[in-house]
Amino acid sequence: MAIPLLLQSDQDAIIAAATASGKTEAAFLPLISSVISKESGSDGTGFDLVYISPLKALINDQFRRLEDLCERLELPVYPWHGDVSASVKARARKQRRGILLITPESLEAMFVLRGLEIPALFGRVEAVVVDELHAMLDTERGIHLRSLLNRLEIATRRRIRRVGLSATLGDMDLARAYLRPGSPDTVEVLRSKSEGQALKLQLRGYMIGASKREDDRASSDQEENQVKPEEVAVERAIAEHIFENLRGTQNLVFAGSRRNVEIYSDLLSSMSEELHLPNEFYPHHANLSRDHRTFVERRLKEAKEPTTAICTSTLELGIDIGDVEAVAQIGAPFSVSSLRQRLGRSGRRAGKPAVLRMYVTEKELQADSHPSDMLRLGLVRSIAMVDLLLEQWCEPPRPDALHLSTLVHQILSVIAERGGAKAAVLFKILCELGPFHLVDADLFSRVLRRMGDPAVALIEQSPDGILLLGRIGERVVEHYGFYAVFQTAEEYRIVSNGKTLGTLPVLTVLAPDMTIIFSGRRWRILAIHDAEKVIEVSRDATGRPPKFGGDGGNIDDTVVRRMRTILAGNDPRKYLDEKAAGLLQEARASFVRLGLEASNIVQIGDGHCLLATWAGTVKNSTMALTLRSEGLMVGNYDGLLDVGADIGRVSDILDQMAVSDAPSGEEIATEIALPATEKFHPYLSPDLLVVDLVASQIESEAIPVMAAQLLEG
DNA sequence: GACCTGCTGCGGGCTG
Repeated sequence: MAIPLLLQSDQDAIIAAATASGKTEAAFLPLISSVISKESGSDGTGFDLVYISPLKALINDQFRRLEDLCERLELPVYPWHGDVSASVKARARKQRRGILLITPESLEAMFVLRGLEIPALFGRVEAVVVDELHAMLDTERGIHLRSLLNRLEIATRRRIRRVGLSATLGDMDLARAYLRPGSPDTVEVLRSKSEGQALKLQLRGYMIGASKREDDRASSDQEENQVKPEEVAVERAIAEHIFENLRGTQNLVFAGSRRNVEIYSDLLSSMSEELHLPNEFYPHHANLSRDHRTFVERRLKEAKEPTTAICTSTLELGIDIGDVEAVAQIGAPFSVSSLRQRLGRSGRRAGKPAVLRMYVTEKELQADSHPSDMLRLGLVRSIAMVDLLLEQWCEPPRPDALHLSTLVHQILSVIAERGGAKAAVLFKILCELGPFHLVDADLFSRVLRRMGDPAVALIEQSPDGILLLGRIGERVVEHYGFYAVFQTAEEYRIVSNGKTLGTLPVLTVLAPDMTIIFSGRRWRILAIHDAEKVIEVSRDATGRPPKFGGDGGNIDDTVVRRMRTILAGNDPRKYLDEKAAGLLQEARASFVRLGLEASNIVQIGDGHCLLATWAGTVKNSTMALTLRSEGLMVGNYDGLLDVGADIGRVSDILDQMAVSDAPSGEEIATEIALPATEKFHPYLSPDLLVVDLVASQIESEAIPVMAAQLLEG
């Protein structure tokens, strides 16, 4: 399908096909043919093809494959990212032909450092290929890349064909609009139909026994990190099942958090040790050292010895680790698209099924259990995600954010590229033609004025009206940390005998003589060097997993709506084990007993009622904020709100909401402190920060409809 | 209530 399209037209395209099904070849074989059959000396200079990847590891993989492909064609292939040596980059710049494989950040660096060279480097590019398109849709990084693609066309004064590659795209229309914002209809979608692969699936339920202690409510950080025997018992049971069923082959276990990765890899390697068996369970997450991660990746790929990686989403995207026997998921996942991406790692060889093992834990019920526990939300969410996975659905991006942090970044970048720019030119490049089209002229000038405020000093205006980098702006742009638009936390290095094991964020309260689990082993802290940001450790027999921090994910509306359908129905799910099936029955019984079948507002005890919004995280928390602004206490669960008031009072408030205009997002947001989360947020004024956060995290226009729906039930 | 991703230029020391 790709050959006629790419050879005979200059149309944009999306190639959607499963992992390892040959997307790269489908795109590159026709594109390379088209390049080498082009008459030499065609207009312009520069690279012939550009490939953009969100991962360095993916560039290294593709470099090896394309180099083989292009060897006899005298078409050079150049990898270009932070780990590529300056000499290779210098050669690529001098030759400026062939195929360039680059990250968005390195492309950004080219604009900032060699703005004037851009037309000569990219003047005759035949096509830009964007890999892992789904990972770039509505994130700050995705907006960054869109801005760079747009600026590439402006700098070279020509349209450049765009080709997107992806395994998991939900809404194709949104993906097309991302790839070519002005005219999404012209983007051709090539979708592989070979999705009829067999799937073996089991979801196992586990019960955490009721705590024996009267009061086990955690109050301080220290206590929160306390090990609860009932939880440990369940973790051990899950680990035992994994040990018995996955040992002996290549597998991936997605544990849900870095802390869980540490817990389970410690449990699994201890079990190997107790039984005098060689260990084959290794942790893999972003805070572990490059050395260790490469070691695990190589063991998986070479498949000489059986290996199971206990991992986070580090092993989710397209890095080549070969085929795995089974994928395990501990706990409910956050999105169907990531579940699908994970599953794509298994069953890639012909005739072999994909295998997915899910492990979900729920708490044993007591007289005073909360409805959110009675409804078994984790289990029901897992089932909803599996349902939607089997229906080939996945989350669409949320396209209504303003991305002011990235806008600040791109304003600085365009000024650096051109050595100065007028406000009207910046507005045209970034907002009219670029991805910040939701920012109007008024908001744009507020952002510029803030950046030019002498206290902020990111930009300043010359007497002839040209905007230049200000005192602080120059410092920010000159630092090599400028090129990425996403935020990263400050971290300490964990060192044993001079060897770095990995890093830890500074959230954890640590002191000498404390013991920790890290990199799947146990350590005692010898010393903490604050100036060097180093924690020295040595091996020990005991230890606890550290806290890594993190922020919650947004669950999509469709997933939560499906959760209600599952609770209200009575059809069994064949893939549940006995325990999980029992938990589902319990959840459905609770749904009826609580009265949620007939009503969306139910009294659940003195001064408390439950609102069943059955809406995703953004709408649900918008409703929670709105109710808090009325002075109510509100607890937040999947599709549910626990409101600290009687049903009469809540109904009155909802009645009012249903007939009033939607509150403004700003009204709701001022009730609470919204944190600065993005990299350039600290440079925004408080009111601009609220405008940005409201656009991405609040959906106030949904409030009247939600209130009406709550009252309907 | 979670996870992940990226980075230039320069100087010192060493090898051939």
